[in-house]
Amino acid sequence: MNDDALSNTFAALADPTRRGILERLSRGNATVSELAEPYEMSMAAISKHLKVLDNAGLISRTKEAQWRYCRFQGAPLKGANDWLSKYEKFWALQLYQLDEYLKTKDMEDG
Amino acid sequence: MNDDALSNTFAALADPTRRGILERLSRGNATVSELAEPYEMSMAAISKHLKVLDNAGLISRTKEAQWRYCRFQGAPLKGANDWLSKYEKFWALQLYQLDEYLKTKDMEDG
DNA sequence: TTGGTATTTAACCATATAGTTAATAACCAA
DNA sequence: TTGGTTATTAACTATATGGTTAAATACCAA
Repeated sequence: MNDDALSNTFAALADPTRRGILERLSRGNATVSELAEPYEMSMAAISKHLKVLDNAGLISRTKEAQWRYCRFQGAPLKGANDWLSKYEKFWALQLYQLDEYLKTKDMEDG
Repeated sequence: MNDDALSNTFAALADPTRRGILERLSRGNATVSELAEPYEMSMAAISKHLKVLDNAGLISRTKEAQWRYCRFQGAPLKGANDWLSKYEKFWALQLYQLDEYLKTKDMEDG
């Protein structure tokens, strides 16, 4: 497994269920049952997804009687965002891209 | 496999070798051998990584005699960046986070 | 046509991921 | 203490991932 933090973050985000869980948590803390409700999968499967998110540092969990409240922890997203930012020019501006494309093509061709 | 575009993008980024390859390509097009040079793994392994990047739309490849030139294609990163942007407030400002934390804590506690 | 260089594909292996059901744990309430 | 609710863990299955070596493909050059 790649256990560097950035790989961990991206891997955790590479699943629509986990992104959905984070989206839900961005609107407020929730128990595991509440998080599981929109999905047609077992609690056990959701529990595993939460473990992945927890290991990536994207959520924290607190115990309260028989409930586990999950909270969004956004810090690791900063690393992901910083990485993407380095390549902003490659996606941010269509015109810039076209310009760069023509320049590199020029260099290659002649 | 999750074959929605965003999952594909994040999964492709969840590997340090592939991020390294993109970093290299951000500085200019390169052949497979050139991309493989910094790594202590077989060409075959690099070839597989390139296939993953290609499937995610993050690179394109053109044939020129016996060489395959790879080019950075940043478009899919826009989707990843847009997704992260929605949660910017969760990582962008430490003070904002603390503020939000105290507010939600307030609501829970009383 | 023979051989060298560049790259991909095939076959294989070990491990990880994403799900299942069943068992277990932790807690509340009657 | 018995039972219900909440959640995790165990054991299992199927498939994906990331690597290997060896074979195949594609092209150039002598």
